[in-house]
Amino acid sequence: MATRTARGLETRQSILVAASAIASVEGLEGLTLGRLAAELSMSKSGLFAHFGSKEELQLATIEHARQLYVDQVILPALARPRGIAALHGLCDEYVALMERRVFPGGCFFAGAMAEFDARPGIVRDTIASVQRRWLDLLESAARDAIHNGELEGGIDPAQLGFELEAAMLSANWYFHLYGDTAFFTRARSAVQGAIR
Amino acid sequence: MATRTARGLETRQSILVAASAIASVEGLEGLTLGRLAAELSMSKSGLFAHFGSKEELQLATIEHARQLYVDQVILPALARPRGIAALHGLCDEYVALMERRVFPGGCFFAGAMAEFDARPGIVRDTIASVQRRWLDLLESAARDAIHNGELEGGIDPAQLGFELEAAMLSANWYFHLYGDTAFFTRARSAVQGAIR
DNA sequence: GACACTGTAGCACGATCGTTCGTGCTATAC
DNA sequence: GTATAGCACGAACGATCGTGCTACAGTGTC
Repeated sequence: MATRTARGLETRQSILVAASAIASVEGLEGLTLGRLAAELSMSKSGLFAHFGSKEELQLATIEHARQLYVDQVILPALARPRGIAALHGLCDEYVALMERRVFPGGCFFAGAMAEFDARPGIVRDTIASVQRRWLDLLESAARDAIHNGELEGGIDPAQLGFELEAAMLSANWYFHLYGDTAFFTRARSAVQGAIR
Repeated sequence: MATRTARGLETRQSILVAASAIASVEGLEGLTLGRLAAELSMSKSGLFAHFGSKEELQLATIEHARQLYVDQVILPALARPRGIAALHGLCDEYVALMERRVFPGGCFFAGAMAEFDARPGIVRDTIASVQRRWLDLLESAARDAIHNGELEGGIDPAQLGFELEAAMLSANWYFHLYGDTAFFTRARSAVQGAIR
């Protein structure tokens, strides 16, 4: 491509902020260039030029969202001591992010995974890779905790990671379906019950 | 509109079978009249006449899917003795339905809930009602089990229902995302671990 | 054999989709 | 002061969306 100007990068960034917000509600496919352009009061073609195709826009939006999770969930969690503290941190920070309603339509990757899990393509592969790393992160934190003797040795770290992720994911869906924050409490209880 | 003759009902039924299959992959919004008509080798307008609007088609598709779950999951499960047997039955039959790949894109209601959880409207309200009844069913089976003394009295049946649902829902996503049936085993392990 | 009714098809509509193209504006480089 | 490159715009493309309207074939009733 071409070397970018500060202004161009700024515009691109503001597009991605709006895009990830819209996509969390309408989905990555329901995210439309026209709707996005209207939201930002800019022309469809001017917006389009930043990405070259809708698929590229989707991929850029995914990367933007991933970075947000790294900054707001993973880094704070991994600042805690390795082991059960970090494991708790990952869950706490994730639920806290949902509670902060950073994405108006709920967890960006929960929505993306649900939308693309049965549809082949680069977008789906990208989402799969991000989710893979997230599950691996939970699993390795669980493994550290076992290694530290903070969890029973008989526990399967992958199974534990799956169950933690399951509780958090479902809290995301049901919170938005019913507008009931009690589901965050349910998720926290499930996490507490599983990590003991 | 109002279908009367046997032939009309038959056509309508075959439309709904195809519609629920497509919707499980592409979503209820991604389900398109043109695509559906092509799949069934009939005209868009002829198909359209059965429902009158896309929203009515979506609602009819939801009702069709709900009936399928009643027949293939709920009724078999509730044929077992009330209490822990029925509770296990609900989970087993549900996972078995997913394993049978009845819906090519995964659990119909998981997809529908994920798609509409943040979008107001009649479709979302209908899905919310179906999911509400499903959660209530799990909860009341858990309550029966506690009443029978098959589960510890200290257990919160609503919390248990949530955790069971969470494990099964997540198995659905991850199975389709990675094509890995091990996630069904994870779900079964989680259910076994939670009901004890 | 005429009739009413239901089910399906054909055709056209306005809107919106992603995408392309040509054209200016603006800020930096020479 | 002029050349250049990045950025954004408006207009238009063909395709497809959901939705009407009209015509006609099939079936059952008198």
